[in-house]
Amino acid sequence: MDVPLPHLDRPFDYLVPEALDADARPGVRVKVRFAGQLVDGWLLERAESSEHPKLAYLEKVVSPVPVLSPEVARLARAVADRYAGSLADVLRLAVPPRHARAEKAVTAAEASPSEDTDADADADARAGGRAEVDPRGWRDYPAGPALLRALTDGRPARAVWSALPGEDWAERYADAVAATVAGGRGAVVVVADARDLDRLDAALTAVLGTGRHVRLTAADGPARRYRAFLTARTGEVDVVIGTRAAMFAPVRRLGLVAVWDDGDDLHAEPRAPYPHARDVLLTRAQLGDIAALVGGYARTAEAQLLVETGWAREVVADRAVVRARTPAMAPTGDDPQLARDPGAASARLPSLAWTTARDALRADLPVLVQVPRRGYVPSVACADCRAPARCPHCAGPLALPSAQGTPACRWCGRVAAAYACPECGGRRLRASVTGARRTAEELGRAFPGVPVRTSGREEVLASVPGGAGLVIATPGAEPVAEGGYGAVLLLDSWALLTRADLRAGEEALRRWMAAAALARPGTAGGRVVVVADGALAPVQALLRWDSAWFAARELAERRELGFPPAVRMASVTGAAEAVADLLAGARLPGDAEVLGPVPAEEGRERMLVRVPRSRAAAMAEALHAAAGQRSARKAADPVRLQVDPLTLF
DNA sequence: ATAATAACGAGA
DNA sequence: CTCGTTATTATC
Repeated sequence: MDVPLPHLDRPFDYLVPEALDADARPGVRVKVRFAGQLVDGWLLERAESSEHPKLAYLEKVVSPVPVLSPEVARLARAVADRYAGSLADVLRLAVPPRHARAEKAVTAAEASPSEDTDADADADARAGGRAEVDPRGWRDYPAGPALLRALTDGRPARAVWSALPGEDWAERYADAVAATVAGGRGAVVVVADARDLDRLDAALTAVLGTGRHVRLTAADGPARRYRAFLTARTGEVDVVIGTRAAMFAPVRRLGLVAVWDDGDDLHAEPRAPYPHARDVLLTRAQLGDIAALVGGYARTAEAQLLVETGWAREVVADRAVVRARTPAMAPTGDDPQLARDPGAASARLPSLAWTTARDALRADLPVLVQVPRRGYVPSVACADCRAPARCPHCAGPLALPSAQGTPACRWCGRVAAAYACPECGGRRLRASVTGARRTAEELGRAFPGVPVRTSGREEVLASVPGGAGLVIATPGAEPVAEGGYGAVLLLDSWALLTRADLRAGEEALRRWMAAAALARPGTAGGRVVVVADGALAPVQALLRWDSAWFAARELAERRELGFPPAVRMASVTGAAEAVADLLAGARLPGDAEVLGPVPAEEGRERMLVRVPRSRAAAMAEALHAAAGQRSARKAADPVRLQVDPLTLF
């Protein structure tokens, strides 16, 4: 029943009229009369009899296409249960809105040929016609070739992959998909954004050719999205790639689910019940004896947990290989040479960053500069004369960690406690924004005659040519450089590390590694400069290219503090009375802790519920039931339930 | 929204 | 004790 009320989150029985008997198959959308009005619903299964005394008739079958596959129906129920949500909410995410014209086009084209290709694929698989797939770059990882063999053999291997710097991850994912397809099974691959999707698409086309896979992403618009969904549902293709909209894609004989860069917060669905692509895919793997691949340059604490519990095996390169591939890395913070280096002063860059960039440009190599996202952390200016506030020490831009915080330098991290404006002597500061464009101008002036490109929110570059040039990019928008960058400067460490967030360190490392991975290896002249204190753990992990070490450290710390993923948490957000009401009615497991309240946006408050992982299901059930009680008595003010919320504070 | 069902209180 | 009215609750 497609109603969002938690207390109606269960199946209802209806009689099927003679006329609808043929079309009323499991998985079709239907309309039924419910409480006097017509509502949308899903036909989950046909049954001979019902417990219910007086049944109404099914009103209508919206379309005879059974868009909800049994596998996805089961998955959706499991996801709803995990996230304390309703099946209807999950199905809204899992099955895109119907587009009649797209449906007509696909079903017409589909009329006969699909059955043949299925038969062929099955025959291939049965005949043992499983062409071994060349492991190519997977040979750099000792467990890599075995992973591909497992995929071809149809075994449910589970891997957490830490990609080497410079790795063509899209090509590796294409190999993994090809190995799965060679074994007669299908695959679902989820990436964070359109740029990653384009890259994966190209790599898959190179390996599988055209017509074997389909892109599924909300950005393509309703018609194309529904069309892609149907191509997968009808079995015309058995490989689906996409952004998180693809995590529920129906794929026949699914053999592999994969996610790239699972630390990217775009993988978290912003609509109820807020499922995370990684966890949906892992649930899917768990339910169906399906292989799973979780990969990234950096490893999340969640992925580390999979490794430590033995659920998945890690696929990592030997240290010798890591050393050979890693660019030369150096931290720089304290910088006594700055004042005596006129070039550096003009660019307002720490001198190590400046000389590293200069050397790369002289060697006719491109330089990548990672700067904070515009508006991400506002820098500050004098409240009186509007002159930008500069660090008295290194002339870097100052920024305010919060409205009342002490300003600190974004480049060297020094706190400027007693700031006085050098122009007018003013002591009050106001927030302003220095974005990528401004940084680009400043750097362009420091290196005259060098082409400067920017890649950020408005325009994201996929790649840049190999010669000397400056590329200013915000995190996540770094273009790939032909042949790799000669130098990568990471200037946003202040903005990343001072965030009041559980994942600040992990997120900083993830972004740095994503940028550093685009540099040439040290042996080929690639250098990375991170403007941060080299003693900090995320900086250490970057310098050693060892995110597994950092993830283990992070997970240990979260165990200590009782934070996810070591425990399961849920947040309950809403008006104070509503939150209290819901929690009072929830029969939480005995060992549940209720924390809070913490103030949330405008007049609402937030409580956190914490349980050991073994009680996760019980907690979700209790919260869902309590929400049901509230909705049943039509409690007015809404309460938002979020299991594993992305941010805790 | 609306119909059933339970709960309640007044009058016979 | 019964009937009519009103709160409650389930909704095939």
